[in-house]
Amino acid sequence: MSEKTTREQIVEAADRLFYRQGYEHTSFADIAGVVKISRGNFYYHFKTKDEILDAVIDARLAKTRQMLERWEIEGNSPEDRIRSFIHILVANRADIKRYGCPVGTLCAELAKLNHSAQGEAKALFTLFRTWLSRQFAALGRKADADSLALHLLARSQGVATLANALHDEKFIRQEVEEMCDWLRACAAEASGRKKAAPH
Amino acid sequence: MSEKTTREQIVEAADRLFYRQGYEHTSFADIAGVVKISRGNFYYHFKTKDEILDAVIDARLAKTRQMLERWEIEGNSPEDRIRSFIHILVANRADIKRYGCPVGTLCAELAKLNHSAQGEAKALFTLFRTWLSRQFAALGRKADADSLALHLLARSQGVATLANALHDEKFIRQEVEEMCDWLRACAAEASGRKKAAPH
DNA sequence: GATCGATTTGGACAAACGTCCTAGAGGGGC
DNA sequence: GCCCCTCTAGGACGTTTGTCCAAATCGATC
Repeated sequence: MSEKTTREQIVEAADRLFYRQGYEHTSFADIAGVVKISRGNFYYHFKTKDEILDAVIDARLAKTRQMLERWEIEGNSPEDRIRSFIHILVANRADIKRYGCPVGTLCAELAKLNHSAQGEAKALFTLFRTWLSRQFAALGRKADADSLALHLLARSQGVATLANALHDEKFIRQEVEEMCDWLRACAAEASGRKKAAPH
Repeated sequence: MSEKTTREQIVEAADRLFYRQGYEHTSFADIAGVVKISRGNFYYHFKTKDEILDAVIDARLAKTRQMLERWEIEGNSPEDRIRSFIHILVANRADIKRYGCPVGTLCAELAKLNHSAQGEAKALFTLFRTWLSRQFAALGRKADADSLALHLLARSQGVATLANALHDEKFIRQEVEEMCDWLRACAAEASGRKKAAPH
């Protein structure tokens, strides 16, 4: 245990706390309490709270990139890969019910704070967007790939927001099923087009 | 001008500020600055900040009820009424782009704060949910009316969250169009069922 | 064991926060 | 003129916040 550097521990604890309590509502004291260091020690590793936020977002970006690469390798077809994305809603349903989507709620909070890190947070969405877009293109929907990606992203966000607000896990399953149906229809339509208009 | 009571002015200013800056990030001083009263005067009208939040949510509930009643009267068909709901996304697109959905972002923030007013905020969603559910039932989709209502709510939330995060208004129009298509298909399916299995 | 850089500590600091109290202004009824 | 009630002003309070600093500790190197 605790082979990690103090800096890594701080970022890790901040990541979790920012997700559960929000960025503004999390204080240095909160993080220090988890990592078990003195409050003054922060200044050595991070000059400001914003720097911690930057580090947290960077960590999330890296983690997300890893996850997308894994899906890229593990998925046998574009449809399978997109399904991997849809299913994180189910896999994380307990957390989503309690704290919402980590990406969506962070972006929403930073927008209200008019925070300078909005752009970096937005990049988290962009990561998913371009990845999904590529998958839809590979699925045979090159023309509207980006629209489909955004559509799926929006639906996921909606499901997370509502599951969180209504404290309802069952709703997630229900909507995920519908999204999978929609994905199948997407793929079917694509292969249909290919038959109708080859070359 | 300024025929409103101080209390009403406070609630009104707080409502706007909570929406734009978030609840926690809005201070008594902020509200006092807008209403132009002394900070100490708050204590006469509201004992705590939570009381202001309650008043703001109550005001939003009343306003929402009014709006739903208006739609009920103005809309000629259930489909028209549901379309009214979908179109608030377009009507408020500028605010949504900057601050997100007033209901969704409030619920998300209160969830992170683990605030006691989560239930009241959730009631805002429930208002829309039951109203939409009733409309879908009137449309001939009695069996899955609540599911359809939740689905539409979720999609609206997703559109708002993404439009806010990506600072993209055009995306709203695009998704609204798709939602209207979906609504038409819903209505068509309902009338189709009626034909196929009357009585 | 002395030296030096890296790391950690505990506390100082001003500012901002929500809360609370006292004094008094304003206006209608006696 | 006086009283009473509603409303407001201004500031005190204790806490918490992010930031910052000086001193102490640790560990490797010579």
